[in-house]
Amino acid sequence: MQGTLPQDGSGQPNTEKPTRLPTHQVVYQRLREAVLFGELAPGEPVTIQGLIERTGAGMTPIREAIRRLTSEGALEFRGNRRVLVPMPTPDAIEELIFLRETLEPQLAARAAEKATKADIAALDRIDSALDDAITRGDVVAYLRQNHAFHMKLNDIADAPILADVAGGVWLRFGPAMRVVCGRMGTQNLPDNHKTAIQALRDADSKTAAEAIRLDVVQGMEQLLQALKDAEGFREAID
Amino acid sequence: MQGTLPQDGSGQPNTEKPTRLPTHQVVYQRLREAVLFGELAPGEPVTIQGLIERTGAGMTPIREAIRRLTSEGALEFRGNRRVLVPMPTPDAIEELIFLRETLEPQLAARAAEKATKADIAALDRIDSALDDAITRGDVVAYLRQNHAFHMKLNDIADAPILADVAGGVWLRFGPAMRVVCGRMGTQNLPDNHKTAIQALRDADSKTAAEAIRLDVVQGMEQLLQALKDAEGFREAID
DNA sequence: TCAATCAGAATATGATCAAATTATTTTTAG
DNA sequence: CTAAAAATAATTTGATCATATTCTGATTGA
Repeated sequence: MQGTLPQDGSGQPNTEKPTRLPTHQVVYQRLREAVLFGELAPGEPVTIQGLIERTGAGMTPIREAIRRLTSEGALEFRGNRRVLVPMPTPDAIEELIFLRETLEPQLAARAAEKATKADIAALDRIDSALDDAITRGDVVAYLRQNHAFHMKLNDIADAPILADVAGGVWLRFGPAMRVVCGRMGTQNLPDNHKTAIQALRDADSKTAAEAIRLDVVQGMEQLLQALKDAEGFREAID
Repeated sequence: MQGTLPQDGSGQPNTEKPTRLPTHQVVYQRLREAVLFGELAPGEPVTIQGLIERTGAGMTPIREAIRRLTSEGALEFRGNRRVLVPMPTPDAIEELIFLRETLEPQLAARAAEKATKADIAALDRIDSALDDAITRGDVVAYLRQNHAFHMKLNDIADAPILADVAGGVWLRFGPAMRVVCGRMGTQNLPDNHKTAIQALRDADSKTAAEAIRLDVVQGMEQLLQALKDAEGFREAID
């Protein structure tokens, strides 16, 4: 989250398509990741000026990125002119549980009908990296790989609107996830991914949906519990 | 959709709080309504330059408004440099049916537990205006009041995230709604609102949810059918 | 304690630069 | 000689930045 901007993150020499993506896209993706994986802590104020210094970008693209994120719920307009990363309340988490429990099993079921060998191989690869992260106790890597797994699964389902909405939900509980996992480490985290992958191999919608539902509910209930326990750090936000 | 900008839509002399809302907000709301109620037809290109002329606003606030709308799915990046109002495919409508059928009954159920007398009175008022619009055959007024009814109901439920997501869904099928209703008039439109209102009076969550579920499904199935019938105008978009 | 002034931050405009599409011209083939 | 295709020129649109203006919050003095 620093340094000069002009990189597209592909790592490749950027031949083939010299059309680099616009700055506002890059800033958007950076901010999005910063929110998702806890580079920006909940309650931390996000100022335009600060981002100008941090990214080296101009003012206009930054404003556009902030607008997008606020309209997706990743950032919040607080009071007069302050934008910050919101910390979800227990009530909000409860809403997010409902959304995830509804959307993601549905997407998993559809994915089971559409998944190709290549898709399944990709999921397998991600899940291995995820296991790695858990054994290493690397919280951020866990968050990234877990996110990647679910997004890939949603992508396979070939239901772009549902996947889009589901992705937006992750944006809202991401900050809380980071805080809680930072405290609890990578112990006791749910992993029903292997069941889900096998269900995809068998084209078994029912089982895939149930595996994901379990994964979602277990993870989110844990999150909710941790939040309710530690009402302490709420003062830091307000 | 023309004329000078500085109006906040309140119609009031704007005493009390001389802090007019920022231009980008106004532009956003205008564009949002234009998409929702068919002022902007599906397939119609939306250019920054065009909006500058139409609204008289500067470039920056317009860019911000467009970013917000695209990230909500109300506008779509098509090809290189064109932004337009997307016409949902039948597949997309099917996804939207799932979302509405899931979210709105849930919100109605919650609303039944929370509604005050004032809330119910407001819903009654909106529904009367809706009936008026139907008997007059005023398509745009029907769309506006129907939208207002469902949004008010969602608002009563006191579940801001769910309401937000549900509102986003409306943005995606709004354009199609306008086209179809423009062809069919206000005949045969579903209206289970009175059942829902009564259920709110009785604090009967089950009945409220089922009434809204019916309302949603009937309306959306009709929309889907009309779209499938008239695959004709798809050529106009692409 | 309240008001006035000042500093800092955000909003909004216009100018400038780059990219793309469209129109025009030129060349080539039938 | 005409028509079609390719190349180039011109207009249109989008992206970014620098700058001016407005608004908010704080601090200081009465």
